Amino acid sequence: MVFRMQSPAALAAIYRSMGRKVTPQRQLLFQLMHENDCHPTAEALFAEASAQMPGISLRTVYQTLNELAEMGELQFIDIGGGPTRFDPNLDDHHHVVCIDCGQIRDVQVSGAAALHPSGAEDFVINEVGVVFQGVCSSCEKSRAKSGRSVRAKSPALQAKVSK
Amino acid sequence: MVFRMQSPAALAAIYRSMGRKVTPQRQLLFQLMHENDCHPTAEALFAEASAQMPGISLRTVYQTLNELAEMGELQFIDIGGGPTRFDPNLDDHHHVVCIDCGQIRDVQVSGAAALHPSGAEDFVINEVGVVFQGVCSSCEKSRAKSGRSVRAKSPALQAKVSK
DNA sequence: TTCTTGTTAGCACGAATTGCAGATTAGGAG
DNA sequence: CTCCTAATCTGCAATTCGTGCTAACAAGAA
Repeated sequence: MVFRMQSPAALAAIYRSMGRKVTPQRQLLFQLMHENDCHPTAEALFAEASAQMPGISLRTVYQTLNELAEMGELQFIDIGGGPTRFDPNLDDHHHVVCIDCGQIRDVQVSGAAALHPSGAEDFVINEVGVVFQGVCSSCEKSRAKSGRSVRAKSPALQAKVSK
Repeated sequence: MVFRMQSPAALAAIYRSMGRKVTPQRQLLFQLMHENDCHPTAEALFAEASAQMPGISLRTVYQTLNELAEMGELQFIDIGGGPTRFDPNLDDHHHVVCIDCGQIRDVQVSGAAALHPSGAEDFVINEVGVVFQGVCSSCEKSRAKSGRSVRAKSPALQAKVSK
């Protein structure tokens, strides 16, 4: 029972109720995002949108994504310095990233909510995010073939992968 | 105790042993990083370095940081899209971020290593990072004064969860 | 239909970081 | 100590990701 993004129609209603207009551009983006189950970048969504509505502006895509995030209808995920990705999964969840191909996968993490930081007693904690880094099965295969081993902590690699 | 970054002398030795040269620029940066116990950006470190060595290039700072990260002598932390910060704390630790002032604090999280993702059984997990978001005490005060409250999770999620 | 606003497109701009190339220098060989 | 060569430094251009601005445009109420 995953909470996915609202339907395009629901989003349209929400927009109207907030005094925002429901333009063709927004409708298309609502549609594309609703169908989407990975974690696209603004550019990727723009490419999809352009295919169906040539002339739509990248600016409009960014703007709509920001609005939706502000309204809590989608989440942003920032991992490793690459472009921001958006997440239509509104469920309380976490992420696994492949340090080879950059793929991001949603995961459930039992016990995450119970985690407690020691050393920040003066903070009012509001939210916790867990990110696992690893290698996906298909990248694991190519690694085995080329004899590479999984390198432990390597931020540099991580940075490169995300580009 | 906390495993801090290697001493400047140790880093110099490591550099030499890898066929890298120990230049005055690098020595200064080793020194500054070793002394540092917060999470500076490249720019911040550049500013410090410039004070002691006018004319040092920002490019050199970036280059040295990347080298050290590649060698595992420091970590990068990427939180929320701002400039990359580097972390001279090599211990196994996690972070708390103040969503108001952006302050980052190192914290220990007992049980973090035991976390397991469900939904990524085909990944070989290599590392786990936990990031808490919250409000630090001094920001909390200003919030109280201005009547703002800590924003809970996104409105949409809130609505759904409460059903 | 008309009017009022919110929106869009498009480009300039900005921050962060990297690519490039010529000038410079660390560090080993002689 | 001097010389030599590869590694390094600096400065600037280029790139990537995203936002500010504004004139033209269109959604939705009256």
